[in-house]
Amino acid sequence: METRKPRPTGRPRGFDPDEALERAVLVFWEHGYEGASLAILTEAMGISTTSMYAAFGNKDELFRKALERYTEGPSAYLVRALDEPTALGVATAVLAGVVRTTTSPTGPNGCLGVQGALATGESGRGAHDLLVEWRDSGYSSVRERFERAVDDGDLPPGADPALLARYVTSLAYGIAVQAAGGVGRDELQDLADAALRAWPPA
Amino acid sequence: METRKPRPTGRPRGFDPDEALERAVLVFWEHGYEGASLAILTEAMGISTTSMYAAFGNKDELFRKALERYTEGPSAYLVRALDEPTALGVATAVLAGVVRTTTSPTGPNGCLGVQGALATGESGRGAHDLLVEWRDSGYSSVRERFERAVDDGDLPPGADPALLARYVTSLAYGIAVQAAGGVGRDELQDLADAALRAWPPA
DNA sequence: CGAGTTCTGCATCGATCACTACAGAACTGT
DNA sequence: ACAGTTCTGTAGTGATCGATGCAGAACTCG
Repeated sequence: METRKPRPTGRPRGFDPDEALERAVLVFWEHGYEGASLAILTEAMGISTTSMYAAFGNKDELFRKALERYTEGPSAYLVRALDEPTALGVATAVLAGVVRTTTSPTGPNGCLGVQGALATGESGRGAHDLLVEWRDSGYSSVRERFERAVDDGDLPPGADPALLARYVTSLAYGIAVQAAGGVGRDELQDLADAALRAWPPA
Repeated sequence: METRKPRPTGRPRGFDPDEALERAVLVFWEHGYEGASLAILTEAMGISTTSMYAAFGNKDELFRKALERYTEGPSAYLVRALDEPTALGVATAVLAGVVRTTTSPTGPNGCLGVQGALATGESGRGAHDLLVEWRDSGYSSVRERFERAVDDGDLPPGADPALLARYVTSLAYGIAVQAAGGVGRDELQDLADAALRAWPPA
């Protein structure tokens, strides 16, 4: 149970893998998988390519781990939003989280899960497919939450959870695209508010 | 006035620049600016790199011309939609056009203006900025159309044209992202229908 | 101390990147 | 036929891509 004494043999690491990974998240977030070269990645991480390969495997693995970190960090608003008591609360929290994260002054504009590898060449196919799964996972969790809302009577019996989830995720990804283009936070939040003023939309 | 007799001196071109450009559109559309290498571009265009540079300048210029062609071709639904008599008609036509184009069986999934260069490295900055302008131009034309709709009394006096345009474009870009991930045409069209069932949303 | 293990820095790998120099082919007008 | 012009194919350019080999540094254990 004593996690404070790993005591590994051999030369200890000269850097903090967690911090290096967070730097990598920012680079992938800003430049995308293909646009983030090993040179700028390792420079931002403060380590050599040798250390990066030893610690993370390769560029694909680094991206995969960066996406996990992104999901637990900047994108953690999603799982928190699912705990909202009502479907409208979930939708509101999701969109508010997207707006806040994609327009944060302390991070890159946009969403890593959208702009990280939306269209790529052959070398980026792994990252592309990974992000397709990531977005589909986000959609599915919202849809399942809305299914529960129908069961709970929170949403009317005729409501279509899949359609509603598609509505919320479409707005979310649309907001992310516009944020990537420099559209401001207030304007996007106004949009999110207006889009949910009539709920549910079907 | 006789445009049929250009009669240029020197060796004539061995390819059709229009057709080559359309092939380039498809490659940029599918792989994005950075993911579309000169090798696969010229292979798809059926010409050598020398001919490409002689005819189009460089990769940036080729992308710029490909985007123009895309705007006049697959994305021409936008300008047509602006001619619809009502704001709701405009919004409906825009979203229907996006759904159709981004899920066409005969072309790549998604939208070139979104996935062509959403996040790039240094070399893709030109393409990135160009697409930001392109999307902003699309937003602006919709907003101006909605301003006219307010003046015409088609939209209520209290309606916010900028907000409504942001709503439509966000849905459009969100649809494009989902289409890029393989979401089907029918599902996205259902979403578009539902999103416009309560109009205007504010 | 020395053996064993792991990490780091340097140099570099072949492949691919966007791009071009050059020579000859294919056309024009005279 | 000949000069002038333009396009095409070959064969590259230096730079950068992701990824490694290797020697030595830095640690633990005996």
